[in-house]
Amino acid sequence: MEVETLQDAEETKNGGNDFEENGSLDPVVYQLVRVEGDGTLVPPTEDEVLQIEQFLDDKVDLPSIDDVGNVEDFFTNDCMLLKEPDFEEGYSELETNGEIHTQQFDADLEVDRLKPSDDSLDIPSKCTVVHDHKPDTEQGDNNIVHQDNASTETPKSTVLNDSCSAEKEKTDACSRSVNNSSTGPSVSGVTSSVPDFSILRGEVCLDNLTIRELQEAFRATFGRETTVKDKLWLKRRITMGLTNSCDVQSSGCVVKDYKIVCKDAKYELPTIGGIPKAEVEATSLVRYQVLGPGNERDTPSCSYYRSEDQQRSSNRLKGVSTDNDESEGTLQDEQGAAKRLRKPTKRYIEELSDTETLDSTGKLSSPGKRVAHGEVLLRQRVTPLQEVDSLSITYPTRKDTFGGFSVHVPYASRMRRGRPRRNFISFLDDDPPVECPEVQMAVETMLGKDGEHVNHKNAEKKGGHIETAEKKGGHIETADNKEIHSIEPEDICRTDAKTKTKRGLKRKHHRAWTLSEVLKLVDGVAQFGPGKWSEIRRLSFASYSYRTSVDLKDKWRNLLRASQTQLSPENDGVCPRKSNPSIIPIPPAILLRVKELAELQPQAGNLAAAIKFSGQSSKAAQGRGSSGFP
DNA sequence: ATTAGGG
DNA sequence: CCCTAAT
Repeated sequence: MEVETLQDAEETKNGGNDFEENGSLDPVVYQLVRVEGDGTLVPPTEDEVLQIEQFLDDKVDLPSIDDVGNVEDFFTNDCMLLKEPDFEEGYSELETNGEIHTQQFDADLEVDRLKPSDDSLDIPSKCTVVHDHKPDTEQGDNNIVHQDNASTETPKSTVLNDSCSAEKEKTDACSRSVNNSSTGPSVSGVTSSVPDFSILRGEVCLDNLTIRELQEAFRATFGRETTVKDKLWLKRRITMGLTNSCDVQSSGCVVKDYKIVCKDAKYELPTIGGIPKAEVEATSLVRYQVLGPGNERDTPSCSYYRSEDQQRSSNRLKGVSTDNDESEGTLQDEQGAAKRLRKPTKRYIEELSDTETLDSTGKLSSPGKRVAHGEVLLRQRVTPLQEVDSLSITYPTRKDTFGGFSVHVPYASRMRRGRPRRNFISFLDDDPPVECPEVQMAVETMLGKDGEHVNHKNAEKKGGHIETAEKKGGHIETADNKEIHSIEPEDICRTDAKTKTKRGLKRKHHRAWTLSEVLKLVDGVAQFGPGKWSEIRRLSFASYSYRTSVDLKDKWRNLLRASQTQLSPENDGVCPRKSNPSIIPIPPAILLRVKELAELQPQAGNLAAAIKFSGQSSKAAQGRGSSGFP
């Protein structure tokens, strides 16, 4: 599969910084397409969209323009270009060992990339991000010419040698657009060539390689560039990559058939806060294209590698010291892979497919959303929650999303990785002024944390607000979908069908049940009986406009389950689920009540009577102070 | 419009 | 949470 992300148009005039500050600018727009064997572009499959989407969600940091290249880089790259012969030697030497196709660098590859075909690249998958203006023939030509010039125009080449600070790969040079003064330091610098995997074949004694070769090997191993000049680090890193092991000596390593045959020796690598010094500056170069046999984890590989870089770079920029450099990369890799490999739920797919149809109108993602910069992303709603009731259980929690489920987790830092509601596309397209998201957020923060004790009035008021806002939004959306876009029939049908309902397919915002809500529910059940959910909702949940009777019913069901599971077998108090410290179990006291009520119900058809005459439950219900009544 | 249940 | 059949 080959997925390419084409950049529609780069409208960035000045650096990427201002679109960082005001996300509405959308300086870079990506479109997902699939590159067929014959080089034609076709819309992506849902799966592909999904993958990319997921990636974008996870690694929101799109490269800012200034991340990519600067004048210095170009000089550097030119230098490297000139060093080619030097490198070529070792390269071909290794080549003989390997059975991978010879791959040419520079212009040839550039052409390959631009004109994808079932050619020499014996590579399972490749992902590229290309700028629309990139394929301009003149640029390609320029590149080639440029290269030629370089190789003939030798003057400086002889001077610049391995000792030269420029340790970048010549491929960089060629792929840079020459006339980039006009286009600005565009992201087109991301063009890349195929790593030379042959370097990794057979027995590789990293010790014998030059820095350059090491870098190449690095690229072949990890699919990304590095400018690190630290041989030791490179070797180690490569070995780690090849052997999938963190336990690698920093030198004396021989990798044979992807296994380490380490001799010995050990030094400390020059690092900055656990990070290889050299690598600190190495991350500015963003490479999108990653292809790779060596890359076991499939498809999203490209993104994932790139993101690794970015993540790390951003970490560094923020001065976040990474605890363990060695394993960091690998670990992150695995984690990233794990996350990304996770199979999407049916519903998620559906939602996405919906998005996809909208995407065909132009944009897949809005950088405004995707490009979440630290501050934005890290901002989390921390809501110290005070639960004061007869149970006197206090849990400082904050609302969070965990694996798709919102839960209250103990006060602890964790990034919120919510994905933008897919509606935001329509919002963007048609009705920017709609302030639903904000309103919702606001309300969420107010209500999400149990507005109960805090401010009933406010909560109520806000709640009302929400509803109107939502309805309004929904209206607008459906209308727009119908009238403005001429979307696929299916879509129209859907919206048509759902038109009556507010906002077509939008999923209700997940709201974790708070303790107090649970209590209210329990009380409500105690008083009105299970099944009287509309009643309970009306009376006990007047201030929680977002809890429908169905919600109550569902929650009750869950509570019942919990009470049975979590209570009866006496599970040592340990949550049946993996003792996830961030999930606060429902206090046994509540579960007990639930259980009582549950046992109580089936017998007594008339609940009110049951309550009245059941000493325990009445006591419990009253003890709680009839919290549910406004 | 509500409920009950399955997903 | 969502969806739907059954009330």
